[in-house]
Amino acid sequence: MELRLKHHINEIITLTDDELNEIFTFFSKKKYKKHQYIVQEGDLKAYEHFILKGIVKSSYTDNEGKEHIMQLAAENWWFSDTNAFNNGTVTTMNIDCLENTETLFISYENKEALCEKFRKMEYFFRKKYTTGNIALHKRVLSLLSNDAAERYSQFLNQYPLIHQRVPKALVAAYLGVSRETLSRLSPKI
Amino acid sequence: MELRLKHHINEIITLTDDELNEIFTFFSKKKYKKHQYIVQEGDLKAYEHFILKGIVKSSYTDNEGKEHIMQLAAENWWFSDTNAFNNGTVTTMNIDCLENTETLFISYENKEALCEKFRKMEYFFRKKYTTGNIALHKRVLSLLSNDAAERYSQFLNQYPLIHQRVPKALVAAYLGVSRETLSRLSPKI
DNA sequence: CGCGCGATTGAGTAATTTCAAATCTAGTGG
DNA sequence: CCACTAGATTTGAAATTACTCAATCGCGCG
Repeated sequence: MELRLKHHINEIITLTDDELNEIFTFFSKKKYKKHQYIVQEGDLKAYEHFILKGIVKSSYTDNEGKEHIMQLAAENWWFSDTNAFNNGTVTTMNIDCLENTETLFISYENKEALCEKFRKMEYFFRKKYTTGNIALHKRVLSLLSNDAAERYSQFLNQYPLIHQRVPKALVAAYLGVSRETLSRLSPKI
Repeated sequence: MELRLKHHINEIITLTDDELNEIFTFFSKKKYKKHQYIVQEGDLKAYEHFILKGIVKSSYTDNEGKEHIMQLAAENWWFSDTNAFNNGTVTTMNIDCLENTETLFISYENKEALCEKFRKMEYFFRKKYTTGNIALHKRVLSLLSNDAAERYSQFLNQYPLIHQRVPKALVAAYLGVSRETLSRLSPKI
């Protein structure tokens, strides 16, 4: 049994080990090497992933070739190309590993079947999306309200561990700032 | 029975009229005048609202007194101070009416009770938060990837009706641009 | 008619970007 | 163990974008 996911789920709902064992059958597990793509733009099928180990970046490359980072996610985080996953469309994001990574992943069909069968899991995912919403709200407000220095400072407070494990150029892209600007900011913080 | 909410719910799940009638008992209805606050920073209790009629702006005022707009919402949209509503904390947003407005609103406790009693409603709200997430993802990416002109152009495509009903200064704040910049942009689009 | 709000325009300023070059660092093969 | 290289970070200077502040314009409503 995957203890990491078990504990993660147990933070929100309580399940018996039997239930958990059955729930795990809806997921698959896979290992990825550093630099390997988990999702690549144009993939026909998207999955939702839970990170057991490692760290990934989820990014979008605009038509000028500039990379913008939606998420930098490590252990216990969920990630997916949300739009493709939920609408069954082709992926538009790239998600690749910044370290060797291992995830549990689930298809849309399996997730729906899981929610159907285990009511508590429907509750669990509703709550997960709720907290995700709140986090995205904060990010939008931060992009609207704060200048580069403030955003960087908030990032350091909020995700100190991510900051340690990730090249600063990626943090810059996450914050919507050029790497040079971020570099000039560092001494002041 | 509130047809507008009925139709809104029916887009995602199917319910009998009896079920719908009971569901409506979890909500309350209220009318607000133009310029009236629905949520004001510091409110001790937050509710989730469904707009029957009218248009509201949900905004955050930073410590320099600048107003940043999280949402401009009209009929059939949900709004709340998401963080306060879901975490039971004091509100930090201001939400007020740009026109005379009427909403159905629900407390956190009632929403949870509603989801508990009607499994389909739990599904409904999970889906609602899913689409909300996707929309927020797009907004973050737009703030990261696009300059002021592109964001404005996207806004016009996406929310033409909102644009008609709302002062441009508010659209500017929604896009994270000064009103003057937006004004200088207009002729080019 | 005049008030007041919203929108526009102009000019100077601040923040951030871009491009280019220099510096630093960690990992690799000899 | 050291030299070497690729990647990451920093620094500099010019260019750009958007902002602020201030003044003006336009229009609907009492």
